Amino acid sequence: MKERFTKENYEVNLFKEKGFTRKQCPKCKHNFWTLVPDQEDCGDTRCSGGYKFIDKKGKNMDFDQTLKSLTDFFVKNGHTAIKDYPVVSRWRADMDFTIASIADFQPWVLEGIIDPPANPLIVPQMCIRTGGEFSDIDNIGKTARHLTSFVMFGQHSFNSERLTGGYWMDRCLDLNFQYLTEELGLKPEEISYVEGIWAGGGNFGPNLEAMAYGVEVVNNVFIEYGFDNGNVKKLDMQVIDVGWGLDRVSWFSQGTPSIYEAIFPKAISYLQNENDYKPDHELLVDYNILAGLLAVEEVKDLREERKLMAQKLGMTYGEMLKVLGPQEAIYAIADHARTLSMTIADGAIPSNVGGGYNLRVLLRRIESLRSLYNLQFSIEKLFDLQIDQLSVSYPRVKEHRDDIFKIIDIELKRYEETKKSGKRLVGQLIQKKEDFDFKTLVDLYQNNGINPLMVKELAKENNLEVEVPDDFYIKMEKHFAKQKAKQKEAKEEITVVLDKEYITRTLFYEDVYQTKFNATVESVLDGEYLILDQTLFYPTGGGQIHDIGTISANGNEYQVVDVFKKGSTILHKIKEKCELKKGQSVNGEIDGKRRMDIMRHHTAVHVVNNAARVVLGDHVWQAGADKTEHKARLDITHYNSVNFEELQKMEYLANQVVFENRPVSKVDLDRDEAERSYGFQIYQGGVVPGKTLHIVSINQWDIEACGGTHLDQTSDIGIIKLVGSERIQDGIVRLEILAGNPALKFVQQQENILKESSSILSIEPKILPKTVNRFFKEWKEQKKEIENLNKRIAELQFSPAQVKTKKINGVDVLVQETTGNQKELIVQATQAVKNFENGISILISSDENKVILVGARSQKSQVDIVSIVKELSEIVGGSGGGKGELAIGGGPQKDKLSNLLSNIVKIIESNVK
RNA sequence: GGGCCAGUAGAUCAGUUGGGAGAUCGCAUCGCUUGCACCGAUGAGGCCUCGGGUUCAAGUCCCGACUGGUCCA
Repeated sequence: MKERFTKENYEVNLFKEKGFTRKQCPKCKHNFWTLVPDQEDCGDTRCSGGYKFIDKKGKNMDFDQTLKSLTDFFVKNGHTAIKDYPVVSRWRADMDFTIASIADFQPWVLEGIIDPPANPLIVPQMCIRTGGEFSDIDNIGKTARHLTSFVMFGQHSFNSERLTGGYWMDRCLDLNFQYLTEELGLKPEEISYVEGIWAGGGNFGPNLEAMAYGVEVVNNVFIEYGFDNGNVKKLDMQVIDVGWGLDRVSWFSQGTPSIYEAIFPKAISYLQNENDYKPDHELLVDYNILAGLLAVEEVKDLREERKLMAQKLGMTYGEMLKVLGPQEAIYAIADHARTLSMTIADGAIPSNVGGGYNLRVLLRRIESLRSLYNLQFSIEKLFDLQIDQLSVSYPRVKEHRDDIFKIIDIELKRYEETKKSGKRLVGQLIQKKEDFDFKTLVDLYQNNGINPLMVKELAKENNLEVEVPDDFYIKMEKHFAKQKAKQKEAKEEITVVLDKEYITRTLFYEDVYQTKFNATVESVLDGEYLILDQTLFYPTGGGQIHDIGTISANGNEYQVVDVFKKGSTILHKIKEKCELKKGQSVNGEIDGKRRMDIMRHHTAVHVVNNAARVVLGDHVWQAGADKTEHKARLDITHYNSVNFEELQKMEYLANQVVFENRPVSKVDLDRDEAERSYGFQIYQGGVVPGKTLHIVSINQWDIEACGGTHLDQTSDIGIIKLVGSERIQDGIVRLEILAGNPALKFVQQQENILKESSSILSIEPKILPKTVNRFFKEWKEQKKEIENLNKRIAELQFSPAQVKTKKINGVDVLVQETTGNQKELIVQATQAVKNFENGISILISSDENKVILVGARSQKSQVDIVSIVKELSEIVGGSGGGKGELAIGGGPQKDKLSNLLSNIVKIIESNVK
């Protein structure tokens, strides 16, 4: 691929006009452009020997000033500034967090399905990267430059046949150069541009990285090509993707030792002051310059490289960790607090799955770093500082301050609990003198969340040395890799190939209560997929199930069994093949009653969604939903399970909204306008593609962008029943909702259960709980009493006077048919045998299904009672067993009982010697 | 999204190859001691999470559900 791009691909006007020369870097072999003809290396960090901007003040812009500077510059140069998207990327199923500014426009804008909100545009996109190829969480704080949350200030220009107004490489580089020199104050000769090839998501294109003072300031990416059946082809939409690392630019302009002091200085100095930690400035500068050279992307284990660093600093590795370890921890702690604030503000919740898990890890790292270096600070103060800092440019963060604190608090408590139970577990293992071998350590970590370091520490408190392998995590990963390798089943999808795109008019938005319509056949595919010019049939989408019904023509009636959408074409699947032809006019009728039930459920979901927000808090977001004619399901984000009381509160509120008969308005709004007026809150069910949005709003209650069909007023819902909640994972609760007829049916069924239960007891349903409680109590008491009585009866029945025995070979033998279950027989048999010095007792009983046998022997007796009982049991088709003094058995063949009784003496005789 | 672990007395947990439900703390009563995690004795307190299945017999084995914990992508 390298040969694909030649000099001509990179030689923009800027280079020609200003007289840049093209050279090749002897170190990395990349070509680069410079105004200094005798410059040798390309200027990249590794090639030029490290950061040169540290401790050197430039424009000295803090985070917010940098944002303003970039915004002003690009707006002045014809860009439209748009609002950034939430960091929780609800509109994309393939990722949890927004990881780049371009992600805002994937997939729909880049695929040409919808237009970008403006062109060209800029967007200060807060991004979250908590792992993967970009940065290992463990390295945050060690490299001077990595963050788990950062602003990618996107500068984007879109170019396609339809989209004009954008620009391409020439203007992009002009602007780039202009910003770097005029706004950032760099001298032209200080800048070099390195040629590269960017590739991602199956696309690629040339890129030019701007280098200055030994650092990549910004990368200009031109997404130009893609693949088509393995062949390279020019994309229909070519996009400029320049992601200005806002945090990095700010750092660059300030020259602070690391990026962390540049963008959240208050949090850093708070943590330092609180711990009286004052690192030597010179040392910190030297250290971070070296840290900048760490190639985290290439080496997984940094230890070796960091040992070299220590050497260069003139200290041992141990010394370096001691002196600078706390600083690294402070950097990381501040970074993590910032990311947690941002993500929780946008609706994320720490969890055991998905992106939420990364948040859990971040918070737990804050705590473990705290204890590792024995740092003193208050979580509240730390988060307050970060929230304030972020809120200057991202004011929504402080609006969620209470949510953030609440969620952090709960999560910390949970961690405390885990640690506590971990302590107990390790304590138990120590008591049991278990070996802390590799497997035990893995189990403790994977099942109980106790990492090996915690085990080591706890063991130490008990004067026990635990060996933790250096490569524990790597070893564990390998171990883990062996176990998995399960394949997912491929989902079967309906594959209908459209000959062209049809635009089906959607009548179901125009009057949702209409059930009949006329239409003209546009096309019939495979004889069973019908495309009409217009339809009332709602296609499956937005969590709402499709309509069913009939389509008739020429006296023939066809059943519509499935309706789905492909692009803007709606396809009706007919039950059997039909004879319909293009141009023919047809009459359609949907199942109106069913549609009504579906709409009741759908509108009810919107009502409940806000009821949940009111009852549980503003952190509640929709995390999925499903609506059919029978029931609806709403998944919401929440940090706890929902208890019955909360559920009833929601149900009450939701039904008030029904009773108040609030109007439900449905309008098509321009996407930008909708976002501007209502915010991203409208994307409860995920972002809906399209330039215009169908906005469904329940008067003063709930506003969502939603493609489904909705009632005109809330009273049409009839009644809403919340019939259950379930915590489907940490941070997500599923609510089961019934509306209209199904709700009524449910209530009636509940009543039936009450009636039936109380009629068994011949009481009023009202006193059912009281009565059941009484019965339960009595049942327990009586169970106890029966047990006691049984004991007493056994004592009496088998008192010395009552017992009739036989002597067989000098052993007292008692054989008796009696009554009772196995448990009772055990009591009786043991009681009976108390009469003997050397004797056995065998009791036989039976219930409706089987024969029960229990045998016991006195303590001093040597008789093998187990084999006697076993042998006897076999006669009735069963088996038996026991231990020592007690044997239990039986069998299902009751008709063999007499057989057993007639053989019993013989069998005992043969076993008693 | 994929795993893993756990659910037994108010709390923390034992419970062997399937065969009489236990310990410690807490609680109650009594004794000793006039007070603080003292000591002794006695006792109460269990749908062994729930529903199926296997078995003569299930806390224990199998399947499913529910609840909680935890790890990884």
